[in-house]
Amino acid sequence: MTDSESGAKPGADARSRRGGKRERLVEAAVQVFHEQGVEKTTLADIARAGDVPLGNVYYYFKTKDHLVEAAVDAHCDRLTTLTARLDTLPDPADRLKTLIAGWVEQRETAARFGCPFGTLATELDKRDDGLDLAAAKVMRALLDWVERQFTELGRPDARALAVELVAAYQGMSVLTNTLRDPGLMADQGSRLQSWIDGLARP
Amino acid sequence: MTDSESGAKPGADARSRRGGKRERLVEAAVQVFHEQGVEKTTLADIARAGDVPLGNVYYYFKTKDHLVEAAVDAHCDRLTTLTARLDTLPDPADRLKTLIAGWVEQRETAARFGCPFGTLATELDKRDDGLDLAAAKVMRALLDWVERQFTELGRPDARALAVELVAAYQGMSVLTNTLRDPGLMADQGSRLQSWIDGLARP
Amino acid sequence: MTDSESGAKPGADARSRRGGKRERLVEAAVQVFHEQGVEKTTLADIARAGDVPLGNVYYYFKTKDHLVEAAVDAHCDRLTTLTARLDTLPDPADRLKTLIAGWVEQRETAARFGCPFGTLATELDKRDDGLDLAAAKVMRALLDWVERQFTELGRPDARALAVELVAAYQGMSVLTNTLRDPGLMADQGSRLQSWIDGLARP
Amino acid sequence: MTDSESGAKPGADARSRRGGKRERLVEAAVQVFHEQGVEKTTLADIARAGDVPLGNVYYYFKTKDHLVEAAVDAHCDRLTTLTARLDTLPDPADRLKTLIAGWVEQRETAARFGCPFGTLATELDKRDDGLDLAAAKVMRALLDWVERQFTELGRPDARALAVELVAAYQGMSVLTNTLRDPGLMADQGSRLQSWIDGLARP
DNA sequence: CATGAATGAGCTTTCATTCAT
DNA sequence: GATGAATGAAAGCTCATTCAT
Repeated sequence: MTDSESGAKPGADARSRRGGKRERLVEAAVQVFHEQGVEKTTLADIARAGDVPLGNVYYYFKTKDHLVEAAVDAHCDRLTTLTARLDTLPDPADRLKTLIAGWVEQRETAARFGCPFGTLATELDKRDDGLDLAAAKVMRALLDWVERQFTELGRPDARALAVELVAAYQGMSVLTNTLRDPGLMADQGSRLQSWIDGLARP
Repeated sequence: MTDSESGAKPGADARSRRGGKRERLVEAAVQVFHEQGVEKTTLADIARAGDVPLGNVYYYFKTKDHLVEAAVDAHCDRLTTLTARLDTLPDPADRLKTLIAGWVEQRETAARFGCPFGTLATELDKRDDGLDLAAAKVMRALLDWVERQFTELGRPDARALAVELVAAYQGMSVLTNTLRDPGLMADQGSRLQSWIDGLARP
Repeated sequence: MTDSESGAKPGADARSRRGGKRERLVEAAVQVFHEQGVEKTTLADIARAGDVPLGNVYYYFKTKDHLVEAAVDAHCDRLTTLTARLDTLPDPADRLKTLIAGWVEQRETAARFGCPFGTLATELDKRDDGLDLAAAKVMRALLDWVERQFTELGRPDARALAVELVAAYQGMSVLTNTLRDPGLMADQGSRLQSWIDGLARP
Repeated sequence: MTDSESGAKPGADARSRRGGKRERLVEAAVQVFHEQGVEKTTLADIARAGDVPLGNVYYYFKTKDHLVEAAVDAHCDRLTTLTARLDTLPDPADRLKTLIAGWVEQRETAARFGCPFGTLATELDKRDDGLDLAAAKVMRALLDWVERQFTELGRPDARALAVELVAAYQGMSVLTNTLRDPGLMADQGSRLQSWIDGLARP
């Protein structure tokens, strides 16, 4: 749904060429990687989830790692789409609180599988082959955007606050996931929103 | 360092009976799992790291999962040892700050491989076979101990504070790891210690 | 010989598509299981006998047990083919005597490896996993067909006679095999044929 | 129970030296081989069943095959004991009918695991290493004894009748086992006893 | 472009057998 | 003699990747 808006824009046919198999594969990869982890996921799993014949996968992705890379890129795109939408809000504090609200909304999924991107990054960080850097890029993009909001709020310690917020989210995702308790994420989400309020109107 | 003290105590030979192969295997498993992740690690990797012939591993652990379980138990033991040592400090606030100091000390390792237990838990959480529950038990043990410290500090919201602290640690571990930046953990560690101070002497 | 007739019919290419590897594997499995027993037979043995790369076996059969099942099914098919051919004979007594003649013909093989199906069933019967039931199905199919012949001969005790005949065959197969004496099967075959004659024209 | 009588005889201590571990192992082997088959049975299985430490097995049996041989010998001893007891009966026909009665008595076991010796022989017959010959020896001993009874009954075709009887038993064991139907063995047992009667008093 | 089939390297696991004490 | 531990060869199975059509 998030990506369906692009249907109106020019260039969409380039993205959907070949029946959108590539897109289906990437979407499938993102989801299956989230649910099973990269290592436990076979290309056959992804092919099945994307309803693409196994042999055909290699037409779009030369290796499994290329699919992983594409999944990371997809997370990057999702983030870009999300922040673009948040940027339409006039108040930086509102943007941040809406960001948090989105996290809380997905607490059930987080309780079962963790943060879609955080767990992927954690898995890729064991590596040393460039895929870890790709993950870093996305994480930095998120930090940068959050930092910008704090800057707009007039905070000189914007970067530190950004780190604090994103770390809090990643951390509560880990706890929510490990304890299988979505309520934990709701509680911490509320706390973070109050914290934003406190920072915005001192 | 942690284990080397036992060399002076009697009873160490019980731990090292028959060359302590079991212990060596568990230690090796903990380390290699941390560095490579569970899925990417082969039993041959662990056997090599523990200097035990591959075929012999199965004398001690019937399956790979049993080794994973043993690794989780080892994390549990480490935690118990750590909190026992911290409990010798008179002031709960000092205990918590020393706990944080320990985390910060390991920031180089965290930058490269993440939190030894957090990344393991994150990987096991993709499962649904009991190993995820074992991880939860350890995480809860940490939360319980931290909660107790806040309770001793007279905080009625001790549980929420415990969750906040542990989540902050897990989150900053993820960021430190993904960004490969140990400084991040040092900064956040200082922040958390000040935060403890603020809570202890209001 | 049995299958070579299909060469003349259309539709044979469906059976032999892609070199008929699956068929070759099943045939190989039936034979090697007969000669070595299921447990002593490795998948590599079957792959070699069927001239199929070991790794490729798993494209056709997910586990060794699936191959065993396919072998049992093949025995079922063989039985169906055999009885269909016998059914073209007008006299039930002739059908039974021809059946027996077929057994006697294979006495050399029986002396070396026992009854191809009986020894398989005996091995599977140690199990409790459904493969034993598959064997029972085939045995019952044979009993049913024999019973039908006795019924056509007007015998009210057709089932008991069927059991007697099939048991006699299985038993003489065991003795022939254990004593490595094909003559034993020839003698008992003659006896059974006379016995049929005595039942048919009293 | 069958073997316990030997306790009164001299020479029993030779048999029970070393705490009877050897005997326990052989007994265990006979039973476990019967229930699981030779190939599926590990030495650890037998050691456990005989309550003997695994490492100790090799003091009594140099290889697994030696244990198999001992199991075959045990079957031979059982047969000798059994026929000796039957020989105390005055009438050869009674001896044979009592033999059959014994088979029928064990029909529940036969339904689950087949004839204890027949299934063992069938498995060993796939081999070509001397163990198959050992099995043949036992089978021949049974045939010889049965033949002697028919000879005593004045039958000139005693050998053929012996083969017929033993084959009938082996065959009905296979069917009883495969169909998991003990009733089948009871029925066929009755038939054989009537058959004996018919042969004895013509 | 598409795809079922093929391939081989590598992994987990089992087990008969041996060894040190 | 007795025994827990050790060992290595081999088995079953998985899967990323390639190929022929």
